[in-house]
Amino acid sequence: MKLSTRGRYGTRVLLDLALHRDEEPVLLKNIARRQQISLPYLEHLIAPLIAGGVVRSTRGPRGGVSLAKPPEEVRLSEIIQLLEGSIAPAECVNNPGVCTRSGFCVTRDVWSQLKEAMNGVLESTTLQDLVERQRTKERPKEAMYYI
Amino acid sequence: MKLSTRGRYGTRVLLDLALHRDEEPVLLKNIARRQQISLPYLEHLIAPLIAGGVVRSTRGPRGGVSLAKPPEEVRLSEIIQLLEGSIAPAECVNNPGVCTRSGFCVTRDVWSQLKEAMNGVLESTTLQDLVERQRTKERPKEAMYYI
DNA sequence: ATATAGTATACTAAATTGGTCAATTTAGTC
DNA sequence: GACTAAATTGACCAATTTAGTATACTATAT
Repeated sequence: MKLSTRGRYGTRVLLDLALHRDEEPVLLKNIARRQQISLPYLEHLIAPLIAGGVVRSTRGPRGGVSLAKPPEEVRLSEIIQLLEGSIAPAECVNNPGVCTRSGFCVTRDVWSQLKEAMNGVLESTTLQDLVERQRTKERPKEAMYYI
Repeated sequence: MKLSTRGRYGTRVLLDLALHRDEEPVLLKNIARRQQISLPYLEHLIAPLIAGGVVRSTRGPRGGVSLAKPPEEVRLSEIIQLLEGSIAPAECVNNPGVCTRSGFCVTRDVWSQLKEAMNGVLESTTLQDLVERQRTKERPKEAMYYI
């Protein structure tokens, strides 16, 4: 039940973008450096995000990539769907036809519940939520004084 | 985010065992036939379940495998743990040391939430729950008359 | 004894993952 | 209009994991 690097790196890439909206368009090179992802691999990760309408790109000198919509409107479910495909733990959850047992299989119901449980988390979290959590973490000392 | 066949088949194998407690010990051959899993592969799946104390085996003529405890005491979380290892979507969730970012990474927090969401489902479901759901599904017509 | 049934180990083919590299296209600048 | 910066695309590749198969071995009831 692991996410691949695509989903994990991709989410970090979009968070990086959301944190650097002031310097848009952002160079892939800079994202690669900050997120410790190789530039050629990052180029692969960004493609489906552009195709999916989450990221906009500008070519040529002074080009780079930008968020295509405000961070409050980008849900993690959308990112994971674009980079990993469906989150369903088994193929039969989305596509009952792949298994003759689907009609009466109770384990399939469990895999379906797992999908819904994960979906609840990913639907309810946006890039803006991550940005706010990140900013809170970056000021650990001040935050302490308020307690 | 897919489960492998190990977790999926293994859960079905244990449900099959729970449904056939009256004929224990159950022949691996019969489980393989009913669950449409090849016998040699089933032998691979059963080993960690025996080692983990969920299944007991009896060798020799009239041997077979049995549930080592009552179905109400076998949680799906235990089965998945034995067959797939940790359900955490990223290694860093269980083992922060694998990534230098763990201390301040908010995406790691999300993967952690995902793990907890899945764990909630798997901890709260036992083999006995599956047995009951299965028996309900097998009597679809009678069930309808009660509505 | 011997047949039955699980156990252990070794091997393999195919798919997935996690990349690299080179060529191409686009667009701003001099 | 030439030059250059930057993203885009597609081909390729090595390592790992998955999903098995095959074979030899061990334990036990009769």
